[in-house]
Amino acid sequence: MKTKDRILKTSLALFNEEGEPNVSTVDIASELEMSPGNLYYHFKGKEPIIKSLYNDYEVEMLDVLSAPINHPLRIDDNWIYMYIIFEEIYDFRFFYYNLAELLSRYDTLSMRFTRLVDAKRKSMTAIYQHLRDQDVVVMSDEELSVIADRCSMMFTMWPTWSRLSNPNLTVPQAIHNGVYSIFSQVTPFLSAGREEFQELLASFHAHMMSKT
Amino acid sequence: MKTKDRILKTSLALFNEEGEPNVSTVDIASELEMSPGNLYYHFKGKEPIIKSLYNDYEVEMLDVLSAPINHPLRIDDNWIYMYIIFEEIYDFRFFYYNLAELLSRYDTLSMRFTRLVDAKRKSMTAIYQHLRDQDVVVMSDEELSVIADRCSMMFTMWPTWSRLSNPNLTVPQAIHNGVYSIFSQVTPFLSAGREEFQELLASFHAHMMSKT
DNA sequence: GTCTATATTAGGATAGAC
DNA sequence: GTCTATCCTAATATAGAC
Repeated sequence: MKTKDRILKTSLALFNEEGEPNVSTVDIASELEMSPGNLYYHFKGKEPIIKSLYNDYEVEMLDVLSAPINHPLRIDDNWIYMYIIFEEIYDFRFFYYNLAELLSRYDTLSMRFTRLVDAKRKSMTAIYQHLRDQDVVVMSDEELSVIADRCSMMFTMWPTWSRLSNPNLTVPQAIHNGVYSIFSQVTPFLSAGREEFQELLASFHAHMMSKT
Repeated sequence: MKTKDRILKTSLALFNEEGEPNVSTVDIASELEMSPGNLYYHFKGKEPIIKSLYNDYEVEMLDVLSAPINHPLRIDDNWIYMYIIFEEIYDFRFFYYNLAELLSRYDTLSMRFTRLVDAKRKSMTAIYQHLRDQDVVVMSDEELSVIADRCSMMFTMWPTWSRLSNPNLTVPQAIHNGVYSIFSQVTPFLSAGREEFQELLASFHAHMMSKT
């Protein structure tokens, strides 16, 4: 692996593990058993490293979100789809743990991040619209928009919230809880079988949790 | 006002305005037109200042939450109640903008903060239970618990989320949006008049927003 | 209580040899 | 590309005069 890539990889791991503010350029270099001078040869500091990591994140997330989906009605397909979105988020979770700080420090990222949040909202809107078209749920346009907003909030805030309220979960467990949280918003709008669906969802959730 | 209090007051204002990581002891001292040495006479650094501010927050929030409420069914009474909770949160919003960082840096605060989040969840549970007792809403225990969880998440994550998605709102506007967001979760569970309620809620929200 | 002056440290950053 | 050595700066912190 190229040195540049090794630096990015190690930085990401340290940021996720220790929190970005607690990791200095020296920490990164010494984790790689490399001199700080050498690190500075490849990146002029933390800023370009973080920006480069953000580029990776953006590319991968746009890729995930733009993947052609035929929005199935089956629980497990939708589950997987949201799981994958969260997985991408969790790969770069250091960013989410310090959102306000990082976005204000590197203000070009702010717009780009907002665009990604928006793309997630659109994706959720499409899923709910599909469910409505198939008469699986009954909801007004306003309700649908409120739900989609809440979904994008959950995607964005979940890592911080989850770590706060359940610090001991593994990453996959935290993600499954997030998916469940997002998914269970649909229950009250089901045209029929509300209780059965909720039970199905809960047991599916339990099943996924136990596997991780 | 005692110097100690002036320091606390100014620190809080600067933290909220600039973000805690961007404010140094020198910044605080110079804003107060006082020498850093003098500031250090009163507080040994940022850490005791932040802890002292947290004490204030905790006292006031417990006070708000333990106030005897008779959980009315009227929109405006519940609205005010949630508004007040948010107002307290917003008074110390610097804390919320950097939650993950601050709680890990001062780990004694972590437990205390969790306790407060818990108290908010309990308070929301009580409100929803009251609505259910009066047959205003129909929901299972599981649904009620999911909603209460979501409410406490919203209280906790709202400042960060709101600033991210709507950076130009005033604080009162951001709070009204938060209350609306929390409140509108009840709509799908209403036993009757779902549409009317949603409209009433929306117009009430619009009214409150316009006043600020 | 408040000041000035100064020490300490950590993190960010570069020059120059190899 | 990589190292060592060194510098700069901002932030924290303390000593001692007034």
